[in-house]
Amino acid sequence: MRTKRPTIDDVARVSGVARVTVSRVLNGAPNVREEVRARVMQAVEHLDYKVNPQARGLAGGASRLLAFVFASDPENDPNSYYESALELGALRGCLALGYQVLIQNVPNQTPDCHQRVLDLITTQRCEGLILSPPYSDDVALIEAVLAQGCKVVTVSPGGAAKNRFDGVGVDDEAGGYDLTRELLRLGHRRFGFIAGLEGHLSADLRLKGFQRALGEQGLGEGDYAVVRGDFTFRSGTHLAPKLLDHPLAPTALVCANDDMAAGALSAAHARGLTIPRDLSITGFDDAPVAAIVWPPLTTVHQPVKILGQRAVELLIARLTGGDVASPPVFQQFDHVVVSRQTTAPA
Amino acid sequence: MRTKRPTIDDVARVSGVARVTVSRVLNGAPNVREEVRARVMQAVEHLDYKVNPQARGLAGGASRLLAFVFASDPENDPNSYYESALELGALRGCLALGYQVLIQNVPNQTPDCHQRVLDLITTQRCEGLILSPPYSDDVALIEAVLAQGCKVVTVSPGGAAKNRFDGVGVDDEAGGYDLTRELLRLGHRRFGFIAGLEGHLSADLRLKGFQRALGEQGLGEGDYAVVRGDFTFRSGTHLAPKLLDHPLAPTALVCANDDMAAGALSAAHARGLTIPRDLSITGFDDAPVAAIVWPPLTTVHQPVKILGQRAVELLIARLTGGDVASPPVFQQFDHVVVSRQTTAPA
DNA sequence: TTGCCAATTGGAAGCGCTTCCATGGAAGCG
DNA sequence: CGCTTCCATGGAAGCGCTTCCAATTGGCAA
Repeated sequence: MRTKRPTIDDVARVSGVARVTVSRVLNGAPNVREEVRARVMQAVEHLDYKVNPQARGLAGGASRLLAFVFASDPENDPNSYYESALELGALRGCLALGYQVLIQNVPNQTPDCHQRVLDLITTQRCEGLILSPPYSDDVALIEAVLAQGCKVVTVSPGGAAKNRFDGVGVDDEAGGYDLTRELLRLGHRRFGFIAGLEGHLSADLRLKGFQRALGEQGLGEGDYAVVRGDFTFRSGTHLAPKLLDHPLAPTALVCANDDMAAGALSAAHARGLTIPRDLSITGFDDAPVAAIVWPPLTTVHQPVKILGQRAVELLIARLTGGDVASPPVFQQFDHVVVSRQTTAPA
Repeated sequence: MRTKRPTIDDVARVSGVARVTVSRVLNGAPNVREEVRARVMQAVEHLDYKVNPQARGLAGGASRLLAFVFASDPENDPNSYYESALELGALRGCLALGYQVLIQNVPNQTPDCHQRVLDLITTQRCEGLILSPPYSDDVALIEAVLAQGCKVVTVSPGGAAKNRFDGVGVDDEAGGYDLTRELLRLGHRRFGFIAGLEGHLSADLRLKGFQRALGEQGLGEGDYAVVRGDFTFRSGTHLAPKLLDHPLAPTALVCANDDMAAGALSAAHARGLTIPRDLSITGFDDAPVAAIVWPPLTTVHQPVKILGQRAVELLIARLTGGDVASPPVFQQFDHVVVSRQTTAPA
């Protein structure tokens, strides 16, 4: 059975100091003699003492608990690379810093989703939230969270939130632009675009970048068709045919993420098209699936795992640093266009 | 800023009862008049009171915290469907039951991995652990955890652990058997088998089932070749050529999971083979990738998300139920052979 | 020497909850 | 009617920690 764990008082007794002093040592507080500090640490070692996070949280109000909030529908989407990778990064970021992160799946579009996020603060006593799209663009939600005294870092915000709150991400607009330039260079002039879900503003920036690149070549509304998917493989398979049947007869399909591009690829296969000879297809994210499909997908790489890790680090810095009111920081990472084998001259 | 949350004493004052009575109501204890219970609940509602889990944990020793332990190397494997799906199921299972689950990535093969798992109990005060392979087969670890008074549910144990501890999973041996029967029915007589990592006993059971099916047809050691991968797409791409170059010249490649099968498929494409005309390939798990690759993969479906959810439910039942010493339960779910388009007559 | 300040340490209070034990009243029984 | 038993409730203690404030020391300027 569980034997009783040593407490801070045991450590105090063994090392011959007061409980407060042990607490100071444990929390790295100043004004403790080096000799005493060493003695306490030795006792900690010897007793295999671990602080009780519950007690610490109760006394100090610091739960050292973060939450990573993502929106996938738990029924349909058991494996979005984007969220898994963010999560893994966040987990890794926490490891070294003594924080824990609660993974929270809060389906979007439900009337109580704001409340469920806010409940994380009151119910679980989370001190900081990492919000992935589309929550990272939900200014009202973010302000409500901040009003509770809980810190926030957004991942891939696309709209107003990008300038107003701490965040991490890549330049999605530039990513879309760079990728499209490549397609234009290959001679494509008629495009289909499979956009992402409404409200995912960073994904819409990819479309914006696409449009800017076209505009520079004198192409406009009449030269491309847009449909909206939900980031899943399935939606790619459904939507690609619509684009291919469009009177425009696009020679390239640009997709807001890799899963939909993989779906489009599959739909193209099913029609007997040879990729990239008959049609170019591009994705975004550089998820594992991009390398798995045949032929491997041309896409835009973004360092998703790093994003998750950096988000945690930023959050903890806000929590522990004294700079409570310093201006928000959006940390931007580089993207890279990865040309694989789904793109060829028109 | 964060306004002070109401405490149990506030609720007690508003509802005109003692603090203990509120505690009883909150915990569903017996011996409270219905009228009083209603009055307390009304005060809770009115004040928007939420129990402070830190305080509850400190006082009662119940953290209501579980941990889901998985082994992937965080550097290489950002997106194993199997673990993501288990996790999602576990998250969902917790939602309704008022528990929280900490996701813990503990790389296997490191000397301190046992200690890191045990630290979850002492450091985080987890009351129960969900162990996925290969930890679910690590009898020494499981016994050490149980010795600390922490409950365990294993996911897909394959060896001795299956009979000795609570667990969930499918009959992997039968899955391998059923799938192989199908291949034999199609006339295949020479096989390559891409097995999983050492120590993942449930994956080895798939090989056992494969061997049993062969044995029934009078086939044996001379009729198949086995290589070991690490469950990744990449390992499938590396290992498939070895099997294809084997003097046996197998007509079917059986893989211990879908990712490796997808890798094998990709390697086969790269050789110019037409699947399934020139070679049959099968996977296991029915991960999304099985439907994404071209042609879609014949595989064995197992309800991974349900496994995760059920694991949590079993764990919480152990934790809250009085049947502390009742015999271990292995809950087995049905598998289904899903015949898609990577299998054809030899 | 005296006074003052910084550095170091400890005592005490209390975070918000549960558990143990005591209390008073209603109900059951011979 | 006096006894035990059960139910409903409350008082008090205390879980293990941090924070506030007081006490003690030594160093250094006046």
